[in-house]
Amino acid sequence: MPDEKPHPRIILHIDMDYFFAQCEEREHPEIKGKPVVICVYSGRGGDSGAVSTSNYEARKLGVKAGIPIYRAKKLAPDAVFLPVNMELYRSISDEIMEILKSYCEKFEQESVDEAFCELTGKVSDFDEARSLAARIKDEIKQKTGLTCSVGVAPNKLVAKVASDFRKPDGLTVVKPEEVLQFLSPLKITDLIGVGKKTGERLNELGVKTIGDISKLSKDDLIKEFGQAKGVWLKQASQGVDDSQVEEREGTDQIGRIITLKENTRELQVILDAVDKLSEDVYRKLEARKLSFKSVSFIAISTDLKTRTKSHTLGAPAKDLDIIRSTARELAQAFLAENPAALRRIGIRVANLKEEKGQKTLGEF
DNA sequence: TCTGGGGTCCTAGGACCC
DNA sequence: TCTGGGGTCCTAGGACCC
Repeated sequence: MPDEKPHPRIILHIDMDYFFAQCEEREHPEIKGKPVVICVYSGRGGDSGAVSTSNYEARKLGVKAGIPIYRAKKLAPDAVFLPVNMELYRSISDEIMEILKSYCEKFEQESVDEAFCELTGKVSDFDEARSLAARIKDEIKQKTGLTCSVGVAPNKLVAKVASDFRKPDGLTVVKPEEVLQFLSPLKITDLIGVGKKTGERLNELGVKTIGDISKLSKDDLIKEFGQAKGVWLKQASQGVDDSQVEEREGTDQIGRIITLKENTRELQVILDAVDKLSEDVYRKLEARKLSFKSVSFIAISTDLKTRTKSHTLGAPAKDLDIIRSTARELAQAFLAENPAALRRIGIRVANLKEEKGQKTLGEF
């Protein structure tokens, strides 16, 4: 037998701390130390809209992602309120991801402020991985001025839970032999993939912690949650996850959604909005040189229920005209079938492909 | 003037083809 | 004469995430 047995996978997950708010602090040093609240204004006037994220000073006052802006103002009247500035966050994100890529064997960006790194071939054990993680954090801090929280573990699932474990500016390493004791006392919603609904159903079964899930039999979990989710829950609760770190290639869908000035089901108002949304979606597609094959109209009624209506074309298309006319037809058909007034509407295209006939430089 | 906007992944039923 | 079953695509909806 070979005496060198391969060591387990070593995966790093990085999560930027209160990212949007931290970016704003970097751009406007004078606001540092004050509560900072990043807002998505709905356009209905005044403080209509929701909080996207906030820094820790604001969180201490109870201002968290998702709450209405007017409530945030009541909780933190002296806070700095800023609208989301996505371009800024994207450009800072790019700087960070470049640094990260240089360190890892495989790289997977998960969102504007999160990523996975495979370190398996770069380090020989978890102690070395810890030093490397610390170095990565330092370099990001040096070059971009921002702090992040990092988790290192034998798989993506546990690495992600670990990066969330100590924040901000945290570094949590979970070795293979520590996985079970690390997970078992945590609450079930700390498990990525267990949200409100699944959490409530698990609570009804008397389950409070991740350890409690692992005590249920696989068969019972399948009975309650179906085959796929049941099996996943059992494995996840034991820290088992075989999913690979994979470079993502392109996106699956591109959409844009807005809140209407007022609730309505008036055809002309909705068609005007559809036209505008179609143009926005078209611009995003064009920028990425993508074609699409299906178009969806998304409607959110005043009770906040989401409904969709989709159409798939016979062949991929790339023209604004096709997005607009398909979306218009879907919107009209939707209104004919649904009596509710609408609060928000959106357009989405999917089945995206690189546009043909557009050679990239690499192909010459 | 309660409750934003961008995504991913999964499921289920029906159409259609072989 | 009776009527199977597998595969794939499409539509709609739901859960979840940042």
